[in-house]
Amino acid sequence: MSEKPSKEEGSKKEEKESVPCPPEAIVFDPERGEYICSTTGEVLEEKLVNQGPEWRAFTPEEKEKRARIGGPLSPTVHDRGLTTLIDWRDRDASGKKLEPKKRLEFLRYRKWQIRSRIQSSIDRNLAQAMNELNRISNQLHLNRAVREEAAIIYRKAVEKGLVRGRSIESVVAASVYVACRLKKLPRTLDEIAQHTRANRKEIARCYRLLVKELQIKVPIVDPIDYIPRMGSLLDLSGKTMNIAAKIVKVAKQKALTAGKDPTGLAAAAIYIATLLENERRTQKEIANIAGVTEVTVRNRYKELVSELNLDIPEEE
DNA sequence: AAGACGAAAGTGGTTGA
DNA sequence: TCAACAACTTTCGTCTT
Repeated sequence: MSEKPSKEEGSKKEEKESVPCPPEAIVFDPERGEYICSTTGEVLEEKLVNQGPEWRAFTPEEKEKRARIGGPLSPTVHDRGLTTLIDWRDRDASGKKLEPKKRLEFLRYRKWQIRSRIQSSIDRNLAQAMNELNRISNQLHLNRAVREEAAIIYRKAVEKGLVRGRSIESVVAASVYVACRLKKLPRTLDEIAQHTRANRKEIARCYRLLVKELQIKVPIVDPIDYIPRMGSLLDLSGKTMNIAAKIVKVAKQKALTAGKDPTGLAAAAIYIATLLENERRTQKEIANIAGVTEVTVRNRYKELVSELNLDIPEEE
């Protein structure tokens, strides 16, 4: 029955997969960790980890010089990835037994290492927190830049003693939230709360605390920042996303955005864009992705259409 | 049968005294 | 600390495709 797929269908599929973005148009945005089509603005692939070397090397000698010894420094490991281990075996590098005097010396070193690494309560806290951070980041598919930002924020919080009396989890979650917003890859509080034992309220409280105590200036969320992510989750074309972004921009100029939930606004703009581009998605689909209800999408949609004098084409 | 629309009552968070 | 308030949600009935 389904033995003969029509030719149209076959070519349509190809169109959808290869035509919208020629390979030479793909650019990598290292700050966001996303591959983006430079003609349509479509996000092709996010959640990438930067695998390149830390330094650029132009000549072979330089490359040699700049080769890394040990792992890369990373704030997402509690001791920043700097580990020097003193072996428990009483032998030197060539495997010979150490003289008794040396042995005692190394015994002392080991003791100090344990003291300095583990016994410090800050380090113990960080070790646990970085575990948690890595877990959350993986589940949210956050790129490395965001992770490291979150790690830095958390570290500062610990050093200021802000974690005392609060759960590590909630402070980590709040750090992640802040980092996402700073890096313009916003995730909603709900999204983050979903992967944590702490509830949204707790995280929100910690978030406010972090902002206040660490004097972080968090830019207000721009609905536009949500569009690429929501758009790719809805499998929209880059063109449609661009239109949605334009709608948001105009709406901002007309001061329609104040006090409105940015996710709802982004959702409505996307909904309108799908109508204009005949790439229809239901209100429900969009509302689900955006984490708001259909009603909110509808309300924003109605406002935008009337205030911006948009013509929604009738169904043909 | 599913989607779109709108009214009405309920909820959680912010603000200002 | 409390009440007022705006925005958003829930729920439900009706109309359209």
